Amino acid sequence: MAYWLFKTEPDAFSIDDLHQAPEQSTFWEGIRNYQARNFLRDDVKVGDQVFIYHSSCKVPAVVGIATVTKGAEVDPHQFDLSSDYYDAKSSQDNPRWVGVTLRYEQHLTRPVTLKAIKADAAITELALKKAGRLSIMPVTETEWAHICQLGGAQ
DNA sequence: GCCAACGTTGGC
DNA sequence: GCCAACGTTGGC
Repeated sequence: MAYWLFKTEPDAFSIDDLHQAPEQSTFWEGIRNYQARNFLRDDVKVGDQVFIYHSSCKVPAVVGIATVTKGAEVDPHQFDLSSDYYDAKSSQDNPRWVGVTLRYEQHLTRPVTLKAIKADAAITELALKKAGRLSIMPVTETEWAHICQLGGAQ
C-alpha cells in the first residue's frame, strides 16, 4: 500500500464534490502531465491512500483523504473533441492518458495548509514543498502519518 | 491579475 | 539530442 497526494482546483472539483458524488466516487480525469501520468499508470494501486489537496484557491491545503478503488483506465476525454482535455496527438491504439477511481474517505478536521507544510521541519520529502507543478505525487509513510495527525484525521 | 518556475514543443 | 521559445501552473 502506498500514499499519494492529488491536487485539484476546488472551483473545478473539490473534496465536497467527491463527497457528494454518486457512491462518493469519481474517475480522476484530466491528468495531462507525463510524470503524473506515469505514477497513475504504473504505481497507483487499488487500496492506496490519497490526500486531496486544494490548489489555486484562497487557502491551498490538504483537505481530506480518499482511497483508490480502481486502477488505471484510459481517460476517455482525450478523444473527446469538445473536452478541454482533448489531445489530438493521442490515439485509440496508443492512448496517452489514464485516470484512476477514488472514493471519499474523510475530511480532515483541520485542513493542513501549504503554509504549515512549508514551515514544518518534519516534512522534508514532500514534492509540494519544492513547489513544482506536479499534480500527482508520492507521500512517504512517515509524512503521511504526520500530516494525518496535524489534520486530525480519524 | 501578476509573475516565477517549470514542463513541453519544435527547429536545428 | 540540445536548447530557446512558448505555454501553463499555482502561490501570492
